[in-house]
Amino acid sequence: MATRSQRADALSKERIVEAAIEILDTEGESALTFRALTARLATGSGAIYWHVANKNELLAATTNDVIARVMTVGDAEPHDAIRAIALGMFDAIDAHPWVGAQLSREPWQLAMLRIFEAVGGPLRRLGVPERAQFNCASALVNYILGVAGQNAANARLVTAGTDRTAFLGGLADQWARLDAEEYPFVRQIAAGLPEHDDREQFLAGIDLILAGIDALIP
Amino acid sequence: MATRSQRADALSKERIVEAAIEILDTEGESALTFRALTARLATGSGAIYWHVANKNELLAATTNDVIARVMTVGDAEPHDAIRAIALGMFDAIDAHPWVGAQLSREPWQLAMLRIFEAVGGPLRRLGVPERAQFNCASALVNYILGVAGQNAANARLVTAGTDRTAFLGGLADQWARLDAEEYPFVRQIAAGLPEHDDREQFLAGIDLILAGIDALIP
DNA sequence: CATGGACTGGAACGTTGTTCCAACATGGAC
DNA sequence: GTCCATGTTGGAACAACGTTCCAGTCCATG
Repeated sequence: MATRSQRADALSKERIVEAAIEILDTEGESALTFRALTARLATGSGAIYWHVANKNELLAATTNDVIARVMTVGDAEPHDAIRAIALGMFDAIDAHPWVGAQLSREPWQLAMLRIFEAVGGPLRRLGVPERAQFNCASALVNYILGVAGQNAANARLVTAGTDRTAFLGGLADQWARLDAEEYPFVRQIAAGLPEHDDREQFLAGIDLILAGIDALIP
Repeated sequence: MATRSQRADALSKERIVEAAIEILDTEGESALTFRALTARLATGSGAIYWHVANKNELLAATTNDVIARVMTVGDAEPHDAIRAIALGMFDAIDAHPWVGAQLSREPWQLAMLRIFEAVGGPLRRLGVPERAQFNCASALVNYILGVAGQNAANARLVTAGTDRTAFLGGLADQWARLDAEEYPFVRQIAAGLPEHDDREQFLAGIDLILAGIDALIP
């Protein structure tokens, strides 16, 4: 009943996904084309399409691959467990910015369910009422995905231009020159932009939501 | 010194943006091509490129146009003001799902600054310490953008397939069939999926963050 | 050794964003 | 009234992309 053994040098979905991740990581989202893949794998597009339905499926597979490596649920105290998951996601997306873009493109894939599941356990252990668990998990996941998307977009802009601090400095200048009547808040924020830490700010948001969740516990 | 008067029938960036929004709303993101635009405006691509640098700028302009219409800051009580802004964003993205996708693609455009500004005012009035204002605004904006992105992606899936309830029902079935050991939380959630209200859940998330923010106020 | 299904490589197709340019319109200078 | 410089237009052309198609190659099995 087992499939007959394959060729020794056979291409496989795993090898294709692996090559795709390498291209995405080293050259960015726009560099992942079937032509680049055929070149790297020294094959033709037909061979790739034999293992993978289309580019969407390929991207979903790469995303799932990266997320699965990160989503390990520990048995830490619930708050810390959620922080660990969130930071794991943040770091994964920091290392592979294209994941952020992909997660907001095709939802309800395995990758997103993994995140939901990882967050759901600690929420239960925290004593959140069952009716509210879906809302709380959804808030956390949507916040994480929002940051993920922004980070992905930022990475696109920064690699395209110069280095990060110069980029932030330019942005701050630009904000500071906005109309004082119309954008007072943005101008105030601009001052602190260059030395602001994305990761720290991300965690502050998680803690904000966690504080809100705590208020729900009877 | 003023530019000499233009032709009476002149194309303009406004007319192009308007036509683009019409195409996006009625036929979806994938239908917005320069060829579709030239057909609708009865012109050539060169004429469009005279007014618009490229497709990215066109999309940024359409997004800014839609957001600007929504971002009116009232003088309501701060919590309600933030809820109003958030719901305005939600409804705008519900009506124009492509906006959600665009916001997570090209950040730091005018559209995002408008949202930051709209949220910043109420945060100040709420008495949030200045050091924490950036973090709070960022949490709210990122959450909103996360939901926006997911809604955009969902809209893509639902219009492609059947109606919404059937889609959610199918999704719930799929979730309920997941491995019981690996996905207990997702399976539990699946039961409530068909009758769940996106808008209500979105607002619940906003309230969660607002509750967390309240805890910061001295 | 022959067979047939698993698998491969590459040519080809249709569509996209973008560029380029010859032509047209218009209002001020003469 | 004529003419020209500038602003604007329409469409042909290009390169790159995702995808399809198919003739051919490989190899466990009969």
